[in-house]
Amino acid sequence: MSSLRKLIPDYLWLDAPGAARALVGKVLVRRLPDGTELRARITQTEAYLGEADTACHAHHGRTKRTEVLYHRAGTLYVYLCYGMYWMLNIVTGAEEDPQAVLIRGVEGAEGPGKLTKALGITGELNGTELGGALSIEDDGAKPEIVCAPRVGIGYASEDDQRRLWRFMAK
DNA sequence: AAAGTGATCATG
DNA sequence: ATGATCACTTTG
Repeated sequence: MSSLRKLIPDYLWLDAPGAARALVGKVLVRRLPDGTELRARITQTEAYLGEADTACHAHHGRTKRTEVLYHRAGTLYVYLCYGMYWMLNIVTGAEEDPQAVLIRGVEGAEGPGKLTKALGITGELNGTELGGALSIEDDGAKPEIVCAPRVGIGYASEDDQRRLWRFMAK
């Protein structure tokens, strides 16, 4: 068992909806440059499933921005939205298949822009992998999960807008 | 309801 | 080079 396996949980190789469901209830561990650790349990996630998903940034193919989505599961995809808010995603699924899970909320910071601010996550982490500045811990919590449509994807096809790919702790 | 904010990508 | 478009949040 390589050390990589400890850092990158098996469920991240699932397709994004399965990985997104598994990530709810896990604990995000942020190690700051000065060594301090911040912890927060994930409460809400969303799945973005490859080039066929019109809501996924990789829908228009590989570009400089979407490049990291094609990398290995466990890679971080962090980008700036609306000029102000960093969005944290974790790449999932098979390598070369551009899928990711958006972390939409953690306990104490509900909202994708708020949690990155609370945990000090910026574009510097884009393209890095779990196990460094950011890790995932499983403390055994098994929250009850509810599904809902994804948020903020009015540009996607109606079919894709309807998919229940948002997962949250009840 | 609408502003605030800047990278990114498709145009030309 | 310019312009549209944002996986949002806060304020009124």
